[in-house]
Amino acid sequence: MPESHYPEVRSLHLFSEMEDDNFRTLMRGSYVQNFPPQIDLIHEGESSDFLHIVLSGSVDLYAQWNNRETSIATVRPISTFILAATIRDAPYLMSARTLEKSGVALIPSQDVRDIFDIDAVFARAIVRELSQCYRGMVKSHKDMKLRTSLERLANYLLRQQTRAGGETTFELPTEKRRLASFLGMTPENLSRAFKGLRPYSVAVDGNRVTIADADDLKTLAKPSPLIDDYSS
Amino acid sequence: MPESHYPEVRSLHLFSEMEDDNFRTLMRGSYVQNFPPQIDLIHEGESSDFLHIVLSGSVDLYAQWNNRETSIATVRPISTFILAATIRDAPYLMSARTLEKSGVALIPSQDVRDIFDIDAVFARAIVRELSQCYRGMVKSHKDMKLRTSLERLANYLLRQQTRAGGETTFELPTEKRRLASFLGMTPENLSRAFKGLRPYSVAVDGNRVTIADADDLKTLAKPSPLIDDYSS
DNA sequence: CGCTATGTTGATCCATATCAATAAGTGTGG
DNA sequence: CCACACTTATTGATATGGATCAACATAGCG
Repeated sequence: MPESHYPEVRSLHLFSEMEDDNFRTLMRGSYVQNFPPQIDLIHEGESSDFLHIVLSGSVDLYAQWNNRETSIATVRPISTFILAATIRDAPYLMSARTLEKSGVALIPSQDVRDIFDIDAVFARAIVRELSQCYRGMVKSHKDMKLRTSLERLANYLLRQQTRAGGETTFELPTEKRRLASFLGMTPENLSRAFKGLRPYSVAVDGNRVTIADADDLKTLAKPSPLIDDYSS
Repeated sequence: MPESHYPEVRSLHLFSEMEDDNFRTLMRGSYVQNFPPQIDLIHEGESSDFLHIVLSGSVDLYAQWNNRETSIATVRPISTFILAATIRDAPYLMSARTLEKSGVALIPSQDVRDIFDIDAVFARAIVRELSQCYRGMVKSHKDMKLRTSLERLANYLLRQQTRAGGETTFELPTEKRRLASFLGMTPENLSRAFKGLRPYSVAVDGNRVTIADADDLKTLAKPSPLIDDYSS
């Protein structure tokens, strides 16, 4: 990997505190690649040869079974994905594809496991990262099992609004087709769900969403820190 | 904790390789308690003061939102739960209650974090455990989003059969009410789902399930190692 | 021996999926 | 730059999986 990328990777929680020697060892064996949109980076079932880091663009994590497909998460810069598979040296459970033109760093899984074994600081950082991923997954699972699709959409919009700095109007970061899959519904149903939120002050125009009265929407959404908080 | 319990805790992957001094430090500050059935051990939202280990009996992990409740996992001896919350010093995302008379070891979370910081072997064991939990959660999520309730039940039964050593007839380990919640359906719907599996050689009598022809059931269930394998 | 919780079955309702048609973008090549 | 093809979004009509409500049976349990 060219040294020009070192600082941005180094800035990740995962790498920020580790020994410089070990960091450089990791970087030396790795490389950066640029991909066009809609490229499959990995596919579920394959063995995990590289830890991936999204440097620019965005990546969709999805899974398939019996000819059905569902989007599970979107990875945005700067973050890693498939850390768990790398650590366990186990097959990927999810596939990954670029959503747009994206830059991805690839670190050989074996190097990660090696450095993990000799750098306690790095190991601890991995634990923090993994526990975060785990908790995120638990939250998604609760969201899915405890809420109707309308409630999931309402809470999703409130989270996006927060991510956009609390602005009344903001842009959806994904195409609706994929959002529907992420929320566990069909595109048709998502269209209708948006209409179902109109009485709660939600207006949609293309990718532009306006929440005129967030408190009103919250009476329906009932957001909970134990499901909807990204941090913690 | 009485020393008589040390060996069984020590036998957990999580503790088996760590420094003996550190293990004894952890054990010294912890204690074992016996609980009757249906006792709430922890509740979501509380701060994580103890890492819990189920020594006997079984514990249900569940979550609530807006007056709804769903069962997320069952913890059986000998395993830990709420490890991620302990590590991050964050609020529990799930509640836990005993399903039957159960023995539970409680290790102060602060001790776990302290030993985690000084014992690299322990830290590595935690990573392995956490990544396992994470992958388990991903599998549950895929199960939920990609399958109908009938398919989830079919695959659940096949997994239970495997757990029971492949016997044609085996016992359901939980009451049907809770199984329904775990599988994301109502008890009424579970009853009907069992009947829906009769054409696939499944017979139910109370808690006793018979799968006369597993291959037949598999034509419906289409089990996948990327969803249904407990290990890996 | 009742009492209460659990499980089953039936009738009905509702949320969501599916199918179909159309409209609106988006990109490609002439 | 426009015409065409192709994908995405929306809307309507309908089907269906699953929830809800109600009645009843059954099984633990005090």
